[in-house]
Amino acid sequence: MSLPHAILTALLEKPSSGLELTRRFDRSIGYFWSSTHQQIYRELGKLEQAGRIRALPAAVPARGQKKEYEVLPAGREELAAWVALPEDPRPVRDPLLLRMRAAAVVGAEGMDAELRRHLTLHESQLAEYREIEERNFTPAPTSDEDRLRYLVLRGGIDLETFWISWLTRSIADLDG
Amino acid sequence: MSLPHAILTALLEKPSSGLELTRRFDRSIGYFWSSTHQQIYRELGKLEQAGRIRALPAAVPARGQKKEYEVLPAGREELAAWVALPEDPRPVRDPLLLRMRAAAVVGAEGMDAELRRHLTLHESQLAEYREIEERNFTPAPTSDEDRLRYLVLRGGIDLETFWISWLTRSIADLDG
DNA sequence: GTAAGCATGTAAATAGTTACATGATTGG
DNA sequence: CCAATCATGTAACTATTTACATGCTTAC
Repeated sequence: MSLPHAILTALLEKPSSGLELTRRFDRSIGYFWSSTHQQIYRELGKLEQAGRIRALPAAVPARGQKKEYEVLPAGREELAAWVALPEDPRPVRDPLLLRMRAAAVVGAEGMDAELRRHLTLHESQLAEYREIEERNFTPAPTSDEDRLRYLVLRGGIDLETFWISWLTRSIADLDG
Repeated sequence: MSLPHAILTALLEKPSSGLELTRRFDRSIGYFWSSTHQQIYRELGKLEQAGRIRALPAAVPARGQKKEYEVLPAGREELAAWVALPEDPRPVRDPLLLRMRAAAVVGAEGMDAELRRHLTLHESQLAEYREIEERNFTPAPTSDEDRLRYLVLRGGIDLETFWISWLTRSIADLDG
């Protein structure tokens, strides 16, 4: 049940319309909790009905018309409660690792090219994170808020670094 | 659409009943594609109906009776085709990183304890992987199949190592 | 006035989770 | 016989994805 909380977080950072949220999910928040516009619109509807957010008065409630939302106190409380809740790490579900394991049984035809392809994808994702780091967290942040945000970004950087080094090792290993 | 392929892989490694598969998903295959027995039974039914697997003749088709499955040629072909197919990495969806980002907005109450809790979880998962490494891949494997399986396990080891180092850094950073 | 793109949505299908139901086997 | 455990399954719900529908705004 993380999507509503991802949306609340994004809206607290800045009130937005559905499409703006979708854009931001493609960039920042979505790096750690991805979503599509369909899911977002549906969830916005539910959150509004539950009294956690509301449409800004200016907005005309018509189709095709932009509609901006802001978080209500109940929404902020809900989010704070969720943050304090313990939650175990999700079990891993990774198609590439699974395919490699399947390849051990039916043959690794094409694996090498696929690993190289993933390598470039992860390299470009890492470059994107590095740019954000340069732009927003250099020099190192001092406020508590920004230190937390920087740690999240470090998570992304370290995760991509893990993939790059694992892929590099695997490619070398299969070549040899 | 990875679950059926995870099941085909597991059944090729060793024909099994639904419950045996469930057990194996709790240990080996499930480290990279987790699942529950409900999903597994449902998927076994579909795979059987699609002619990719079949129940071993010995099995009585009654409730409460053990029913073993083996993979048919069509199932092996299906799996080989899937392995050769390109598939992009999944977008990340991690509740802990998301909660940390939310904490930047509503306050990091309780974050420290939660990070420490995750640290011990990841440490124990790493220890489990290390045991498997010791047991099955020491000395280093020489066959192609086992080299692939070892790379998959290395993926798990490196992933846990990433989490441990990120969590350790984050805990230190929030303390300071 | 019409095409391109902005903006919000609906519908249907698939995937995954949670809770419960039912029968078989074995040890006391 | 009764409890525990093995074993298979159903039902209902929630989450996610994919495909499509509709109205508005702006630039030509």
